[in-house]
Amino acid sequence: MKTSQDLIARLRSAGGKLTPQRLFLFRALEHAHSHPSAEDLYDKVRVDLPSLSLGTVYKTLSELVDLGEVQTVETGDGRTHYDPNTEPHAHLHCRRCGRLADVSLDVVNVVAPVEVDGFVITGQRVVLEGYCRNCR
Amino acid sequence: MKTSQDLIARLRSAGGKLTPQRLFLFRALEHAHSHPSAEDLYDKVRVDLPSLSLGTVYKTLSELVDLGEVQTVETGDGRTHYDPNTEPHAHLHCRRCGRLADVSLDVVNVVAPVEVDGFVITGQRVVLEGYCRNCR
DNA sequence: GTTCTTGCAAACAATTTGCACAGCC
DNA sequence: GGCTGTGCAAATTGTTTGCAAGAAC
Repeated sequence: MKTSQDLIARLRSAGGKLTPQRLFLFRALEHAHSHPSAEDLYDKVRVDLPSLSLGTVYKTLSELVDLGEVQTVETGDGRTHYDPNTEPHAHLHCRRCGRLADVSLDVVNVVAPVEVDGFVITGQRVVLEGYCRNCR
Repeated sequence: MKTSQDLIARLRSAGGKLTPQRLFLFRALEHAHSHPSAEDLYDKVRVDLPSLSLGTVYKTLSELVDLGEVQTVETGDGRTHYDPNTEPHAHLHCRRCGRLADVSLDVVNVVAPVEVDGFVITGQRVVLEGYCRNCR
């Protein structure tokens, strides 16, 4: 899990400026155990920094993704969720309440349906990112 | 991989009607080795059935997903891709050209970066679908 | 004939973009 | 002071929805 200090260091090394908006966003991400959407973070930070705009949230998140400091998670609910945990891992996604939880990759190879810690797995959505033979 | 016959049978058993639009879409899906988006399928079928509307494509795909005959794949490119292969498996996604390919789940547990069949894996996006303790 | 499906167009929602102004370094 | 980042609002894009007309059974 990336700390806000990690994010600040990486931002600086990439030549970026540390603004209050970014600092608050980094802290919000650091303490996010759920996997917040852009709007979740916007709401969270606006409590302390009411002038924050949603556009800035999107721009900051997109930078962190480009820097490899944050991972995106798609659940099919129409919005993108952001995960400051960049270690290889999987996500449990509840089709009913939408909750997202981290889980070890070990779980992926078992044949569904199976139960993990009370969670009934009915399917998997796995995308390995990288570069194909022509593009690398 | 589901054949168009499978899809027709499933549609009937669910009380649906077999229209030309659906038949053409089923066939297009059956022969899709790539993982088409709604618009890809729309373009493909319109060659034979020019009156087809994009709304119908979305409605049909959404039904097939509900029936469990088709799986969705999110790549982060902003559109949803559809996969008639409902066996547990993973996808290789090229970050540069966007191409999607099926691959065995065995690959998931290896630690990135690793090379599979010429494809360099730099990260993974894994979501296990199901129901949490409270919702099942 | 009844019911489900289609096509069309408008509505929606998440995200992106352009630009003038503000604020970090 | 230069140059990047911010806020705002408009634009964009993929997808959904509502409804009258059409087709399957």
